[in-house]
Amino acid sequence: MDLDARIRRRQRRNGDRRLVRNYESLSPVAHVEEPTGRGPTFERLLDHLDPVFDGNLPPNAYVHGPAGSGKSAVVTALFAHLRRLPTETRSVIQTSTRATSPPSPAFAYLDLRTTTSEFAFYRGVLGALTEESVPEHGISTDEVRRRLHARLGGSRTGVVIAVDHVDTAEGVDPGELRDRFAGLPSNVSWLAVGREDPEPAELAAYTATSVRVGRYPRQTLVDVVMARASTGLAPQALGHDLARRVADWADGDAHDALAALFAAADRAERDGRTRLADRDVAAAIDEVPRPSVSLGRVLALPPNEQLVLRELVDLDASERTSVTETTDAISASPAVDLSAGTVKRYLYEMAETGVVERVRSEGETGRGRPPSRIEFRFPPTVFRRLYDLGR
DNA sequence: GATCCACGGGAATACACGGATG
DNA sequence: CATCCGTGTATTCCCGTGGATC
Repeated sequence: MDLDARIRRRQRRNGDRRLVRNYESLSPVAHVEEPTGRGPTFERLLDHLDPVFDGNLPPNAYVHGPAGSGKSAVVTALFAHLRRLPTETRSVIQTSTRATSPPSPAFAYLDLRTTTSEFAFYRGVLGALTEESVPEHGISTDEVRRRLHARLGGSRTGVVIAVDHVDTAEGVDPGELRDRFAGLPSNVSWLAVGREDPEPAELAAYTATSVRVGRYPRQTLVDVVMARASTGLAPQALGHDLARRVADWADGDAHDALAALFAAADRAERDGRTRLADRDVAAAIDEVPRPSVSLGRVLALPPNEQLVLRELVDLDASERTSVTETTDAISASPAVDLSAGTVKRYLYEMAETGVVERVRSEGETGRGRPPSRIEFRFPPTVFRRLYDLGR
């Protein structure tokens, strides 16, 4: 046998031993092409969007449901598919046998987690409509809006915009969002997605429909977990009983269920095992705070804030006894090129928005106002792994 | 030169405590 | 006893500046 063959065989064997085959399919923030078990929700959204198949715009709408109910999964998957429909500018090649369908509106998906400023909002819409890229600097917000109006002015069909994560906590308040919608041309229809029930009053006045998405039923969530495990892990790595346990604990929240699956897999992998054990799942469940902030939100934070969190997850509990101490430990890291003041401000801001939590330390009261320690509102090992994977 | 927005930095305010005051 | 006040921290708030990009 030649050396190459020996190496290949070794590679294969080690490959077979690997527990985690694909982190992407385990990640609670990755959305799949075909979400499991949300057929009825797709149907209701398609009912609402039905006019687009005749080349018309649907009315505005609001999609709402609790955390981890699959709103983003469904809407991103749906819009990814709808974007392939023939539009005015991009028509399909007609076959002689098929009746021609009218060009559909364009489709845009905006995530308010990353698209926070007014500038970014209009730029995002414009970007979805044009081939060439839109500048990020050196051009005013008004100019972007002008170009957007110019671009849509000549369009007969218009555009449907999904605006995900409409939520005061995400940083854009409903009143401001309403003003941004008002700045769009008239041949635009939007589909706002949020948790709040009922819909924020500022937007409700402009929507005709609302679509409610419920929590995942128990068995469906088991299926979701099993489906992700089957594409992300070695065969037979996750027993059905453990999937059920994760699903029971997650209580209809797919984000938390997948976060727990990820944490359990990460733990087993670090231990060099190829199957998830009871204790992996137990430890994982223990690590996911409830309620937890979505990892999607954490990973949408500006790079330097994520860097601060990345350092934070590596600190001992003893280095997290006060905000000042935590700040010092983080800003001392060679990887961090921020002033202590900025690190501290980030920590307070992230506590304010619920990414981390400040817990007033009890006991020995010294002089002055008592300090508080920083606790996670997300599973730290999952964040660490996803961050290190470069997402 | 124009523009956006991340950073830095510091002022203003809140809080806890204990001692002073009415 | 209830309230006020001073001190020392913690926390919040605000805005100017400058880097990066076009």
